[in-house]
Amino acid sequence: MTSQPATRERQRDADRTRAEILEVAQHEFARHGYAGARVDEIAALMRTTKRMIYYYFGSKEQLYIAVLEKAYAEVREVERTLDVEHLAPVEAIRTLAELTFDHHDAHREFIKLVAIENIHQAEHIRKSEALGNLGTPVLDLIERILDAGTASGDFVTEADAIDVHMMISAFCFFRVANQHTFGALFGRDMTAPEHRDRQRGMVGEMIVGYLRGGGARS
Amino acid sequence: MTSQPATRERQRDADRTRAEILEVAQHEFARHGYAGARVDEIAALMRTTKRMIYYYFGSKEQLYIAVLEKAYAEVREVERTLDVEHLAPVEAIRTLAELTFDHHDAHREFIKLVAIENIHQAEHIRKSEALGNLGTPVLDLIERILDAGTASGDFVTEADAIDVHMMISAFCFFRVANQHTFGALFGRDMTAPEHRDRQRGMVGEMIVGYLRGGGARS
DNA sequence: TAAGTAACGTACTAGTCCGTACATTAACTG
DNA sequence: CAGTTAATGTACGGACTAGTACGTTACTTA
Repeated sequence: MTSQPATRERQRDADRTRAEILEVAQHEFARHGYAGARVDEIAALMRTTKRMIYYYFGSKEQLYIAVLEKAYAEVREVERTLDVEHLAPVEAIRTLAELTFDHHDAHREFIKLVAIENIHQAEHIRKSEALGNLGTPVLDLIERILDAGTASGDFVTEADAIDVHMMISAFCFFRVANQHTFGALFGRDMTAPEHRDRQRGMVGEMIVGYLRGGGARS
Repeated sequence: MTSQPATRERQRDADRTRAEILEVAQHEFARHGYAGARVDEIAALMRTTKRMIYYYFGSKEQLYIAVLEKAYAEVREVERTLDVEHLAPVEAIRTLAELTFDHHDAHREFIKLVAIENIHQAEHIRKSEALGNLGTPVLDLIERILDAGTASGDFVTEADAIDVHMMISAFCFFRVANQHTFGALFGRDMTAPEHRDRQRGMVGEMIVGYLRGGGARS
């Protein structure tokens, strides 16, 4: 009943408002897709109004792009802090795979946003100046691990860094992104701890098995 | 300018109309997602009217479910005709992986529908009587191949059929489903023939390398 | 061939949703 | 402290969109 101290009543804070809009918008877009997301619903879930969305972001589409940019920026930040190069090549790539697994497991909304963006043929990413053709730090890291592994003789398969990145990402992405159809069809909840732990081991074994050449023909 | 023979002018054909609606609807849903798809647009792309969509399917949602059911039915039909059990276990699983690859490569719209359905937490699949908890024929096939491989000593890794299915599907699904964001970020068109052919080989080597135990720790 | 029904077309409605015009208030600045 | 600007709130409009009421035409069958 008693009101807050006068200074905290309806205090103005552009950064905070902007940040809150982005956060709520990320939830809404991830939950309902771009077309399914409702600007009014985003507004309703905030302590401010729809007017502010347009004040700070201009349109639903620009808000969505801003959400994408923020989400990708966070991922890049994580990738930049990866530190596996002190390990031997085999352990390095296995650890990278497992950390990628953990990261995907922990960032479901980012994965949904990427899936949504792909449904729209990445048209919004292409519209974003911040996101176009930027690549990602892991690629260099993978490149170096592959070189080291080839030099040491641990890796037999000649592999391309982008391919390896895709192989790891595919596994980690799929089990989160497709958990619902998979669950509905096979009755297995892939997010359950026992499956998660086993699958975490699988990524590593898969990628190392591939690079060691265990699957080579004849 | 001259009109068709009288018998062909505005002939009635319930099956044909129904089928055409489903086909056009699949395009529209795959292209724009569930919420983004427009019933009016589907109608505009047909030689009949919106009224027919409601006449045959009742609602946008039921139409979408019907599209899903048809798409899944086609996939099951392909899976049912798979014939790799005359091969030795290693070649059998490799061939299965490569055929899965080809199938995903050839059925982009199905993949998009699955991605869309996952964004909506598979709520429509769960509503469908035809799709709930049906599993899929490949699982039994994989099961038998794994058993044969373990018995023959070709496979060392103890693997679960669903996990193996996921590993293969993840790779095949991802490179199609995420081609747009991947392309935008890395500037690589994964659907280009040279990449496709190399990646087709990768699935096989990956899965065989994993099952042979080439990635086992220490 | 007459009657009945399945298939199809037109025109409209009720509601939703993005975006904005206009008013207001808090904070800063000289 | 007066003036200015940045930040916020309210109320509304115009376009779009799923769904329907109502009417019509082709085909079947007795």
